[in-house]
Amino acid sequence: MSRILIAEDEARISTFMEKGLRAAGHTPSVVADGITALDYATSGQFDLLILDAGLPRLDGFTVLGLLRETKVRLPVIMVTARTSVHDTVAGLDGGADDYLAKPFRFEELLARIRIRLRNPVPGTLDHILKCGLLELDLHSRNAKLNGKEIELSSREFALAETFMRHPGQVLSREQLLSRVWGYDYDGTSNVVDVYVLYLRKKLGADRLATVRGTGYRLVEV
Amino acid sequence: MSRILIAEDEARISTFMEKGLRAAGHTPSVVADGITALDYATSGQFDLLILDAGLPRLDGFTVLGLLRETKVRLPVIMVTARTSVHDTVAGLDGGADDYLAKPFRFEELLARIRIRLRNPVPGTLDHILKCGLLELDLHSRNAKLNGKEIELSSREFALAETFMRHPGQVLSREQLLSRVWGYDYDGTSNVVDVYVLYLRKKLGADRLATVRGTGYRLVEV
DNA sequence: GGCCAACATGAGGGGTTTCTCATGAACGCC
DNA sequence: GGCGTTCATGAGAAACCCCTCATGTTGGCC
Repeated sequence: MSRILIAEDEARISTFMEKGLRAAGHTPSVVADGITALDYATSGQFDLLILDAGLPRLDGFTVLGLLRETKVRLPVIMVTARTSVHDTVAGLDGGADDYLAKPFRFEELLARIRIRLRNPVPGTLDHILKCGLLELDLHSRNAKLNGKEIELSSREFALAETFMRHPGQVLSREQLLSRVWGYDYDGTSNVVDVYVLYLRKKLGADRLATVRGTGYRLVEV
Repeated sequence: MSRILIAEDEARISTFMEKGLRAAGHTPSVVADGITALDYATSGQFDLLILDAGLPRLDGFTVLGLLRETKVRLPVIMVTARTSVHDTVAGLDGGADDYLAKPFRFEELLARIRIRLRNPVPGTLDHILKCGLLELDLHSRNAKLNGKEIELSSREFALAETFMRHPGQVLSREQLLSRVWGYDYDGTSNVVDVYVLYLRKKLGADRLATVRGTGYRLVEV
């Protein structure tokens, strides 16, 4: 059914899980330390990760943090022997999709796996673009500069979005005209210049650098 | 932050939750039986439901089942005093997004709420809303009717989005004013009527049904 | 049918957005 | 420094958006 990575160092538990998951129709693999876990998890070979908090070499929370940093959106179920509230909260806020305290009933693990697989990959951050202090929310269509909301018209937003999708890269007027305005060719208009001006007024002049003779470039400030 | 419905019959617990959630910046409401819970949950007024399993009049599992039958995709966190595996599994497979056994730490509830609100509507391509032949892309901000693109102004889009998030459900003028316009109270304006008219012109008149004396409703056509 | 309340809709004002044009400022090359 | 090219920017026209108001239409109740 699904390829599941088990990161667990206690052989007694990992063997138990492996057998159980296989019996439930999944395809489990076991790793016993954090570094290997991270390596396997980023391989793209798995649909879900069951992650023990107390792994050797690299603990579960760190693995989770690194995983989320690399934007790998694999569903993760944290498992821990510690029952402290702190750990639970840390695990969940660290990007885990679910949490289970040892000892747990196998049926419950299976049920939680079913949910995580049922709700595909939560698209958490894929609709937010960031560059330096600037932040664009593609859903709500508003921009934030240093945490403060900025009003952008829809054209301004589209232009900003194009820049944000290629931070640091020089974009020519033709490229921008084509992407933001859909013009296939129009050598005469200076709309781009004007809208760059508008954005500079709203986002700060130094955020968009002019590259003379070539175009404009978003600077990370 | 978020409007949260607490369905819990033990006053001691519901009061505790209510205060805690309010302190955490949410806007909680409490109901004490299953029938009221179902009623409130389908009103479209809430972002998340905390559902006790042992409610009077209609137990939590039944409420959950009925809720999912009506395609209301509200995130649900089941809470139960019973610790039997059977209940957990039933809750999760019944469509709950998460599960918490009493007694629980409040911090953990908060963390689980954060996740459920963070991963918006599970199970969908979370940026595309569909209802019948109508389709809304929240990223590109355009609408499609029977595959053909339709131009919507931003206000029209916001209104359409609100309807699409509660298909089939009657939304009052007050609800729409509050969600789309952010007006907290204004009995005089008829903007809603006007914008419903605009949408009808663009999306087809029969797509938005009038419910006399109550409001409007999106019809699946 | 007659009446009232609720809803539908056309007209239009005020504001914003979008774009063009004209002119001023800056840059780089000689 | 001088000069042409490139970029910046203010002014303003046209289109559009958003909302209000006034009036027409419909539905339900007696």
